[in-house]
Amino acid sequence: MATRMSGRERREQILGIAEEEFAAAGLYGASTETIARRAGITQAYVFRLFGTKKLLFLECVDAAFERMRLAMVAAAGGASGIEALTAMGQEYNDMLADRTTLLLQLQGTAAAAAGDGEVRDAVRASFARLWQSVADTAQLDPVTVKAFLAFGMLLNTNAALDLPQVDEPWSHQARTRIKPGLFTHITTETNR
Amino acid sequence: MATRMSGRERREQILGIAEEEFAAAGLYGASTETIARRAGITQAYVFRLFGTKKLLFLECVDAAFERMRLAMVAAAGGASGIEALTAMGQEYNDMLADRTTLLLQLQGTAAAAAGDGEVRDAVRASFARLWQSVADTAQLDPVTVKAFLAFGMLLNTNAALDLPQVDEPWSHQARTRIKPGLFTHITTETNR
DNA sequence: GTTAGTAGTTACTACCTACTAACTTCGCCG
DNA sequence: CGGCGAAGTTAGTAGGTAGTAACTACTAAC
Repeated sequence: MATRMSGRERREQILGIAEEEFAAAGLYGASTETIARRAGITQAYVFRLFGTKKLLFLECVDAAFERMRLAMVAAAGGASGIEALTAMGQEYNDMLADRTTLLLQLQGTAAAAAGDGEVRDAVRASFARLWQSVADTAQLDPVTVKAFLAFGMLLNTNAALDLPQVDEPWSHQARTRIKPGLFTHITTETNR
Repeated sequence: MATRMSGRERREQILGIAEEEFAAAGLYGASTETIARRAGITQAYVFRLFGTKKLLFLECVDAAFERMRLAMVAAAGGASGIEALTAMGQEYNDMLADRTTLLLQLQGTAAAAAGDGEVRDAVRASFARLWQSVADTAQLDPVTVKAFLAFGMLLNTNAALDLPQVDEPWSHQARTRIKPGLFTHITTETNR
């Protein structure tokens, strides 16, 4: 018989499992039944705690974006400019190991397209926060920030396709890190 | 009473509708019933023509990637180097109007994560073809190609979030075109 | 030891899902 | 006209879905 948990513990446990499920299968692909079974509880109780599948999903996606955002800010550690961007790039690369976080961002974005508005607004807001934080931290021009985030989106794609498992020339190219200093050139060029 | 179509006509009609549905809702979010009803036929006939929902989906995704790939190659029009990349960038931008194509790429990628292998392999292959074509056409170094495609992924995200409808500073930044020449700097820097 | 609140379940509804097999109707060709 | 192949339907199966309401069991406080 399963031991009882406090409400907060249970919530966090379910969130962890739900993140994995949603990351792997998306909003519609994942099932609350599976999440509940993995947590060792009844599906009905999941609804009691989170109200709706969509709300649970949004909470997971939001957490993923927030995790990423905080990791970026923390990596910069008070620095700004190209130095901050370099540190954030390094951090993003380290997060490749955490496929769940990357995939959740992708699944959230994909679900936003299906969007009943509620989902789209929530994901937009999460994305906006991430964008703002990177911009505020780096304090570089918009185009540089855009370039940085564009590479991030490519890494999300890599995670989805599980490119590290593919041993072909193009996949290696997709995975090579670019030198941190490269962003600077875009910056200087655009600012004049 | 609905007019009869030739097999090929019907196939193409269904593919067109299915692309819209899958682009909007993804592999699991879209329903064959809806697709069939929109085409004015029975759902059973969809299965007769395409065998399985997954196969229909993959055919749509593949078509989207292929459309993009051919558009890139055509835009370059025999040119190579930074000139080709500029033309392709222009073309990619023009394709922003075609949300269906962009979203299908995203939905394909998201579905690949759920991947029963079959989906993942197919999407990987489509992505590889696109990557190869851009690389072969531009004939520039890998990092430049990577940068180009990274911006493409960001545009897919923009499409999903429908950023053109958002009137905020960050969303405008996300949508500003970068000057075509900027990629060159990345190139020269990396090649030495 | 009773009460109160919270963790959790049972049992269910109403519906949608992909997918199948067997049947029907149309339109063209000899 | 007759027939034949292709276009399309009817009617179903088997199973999964999110979501709900009403109940139970545990635990901590008084």
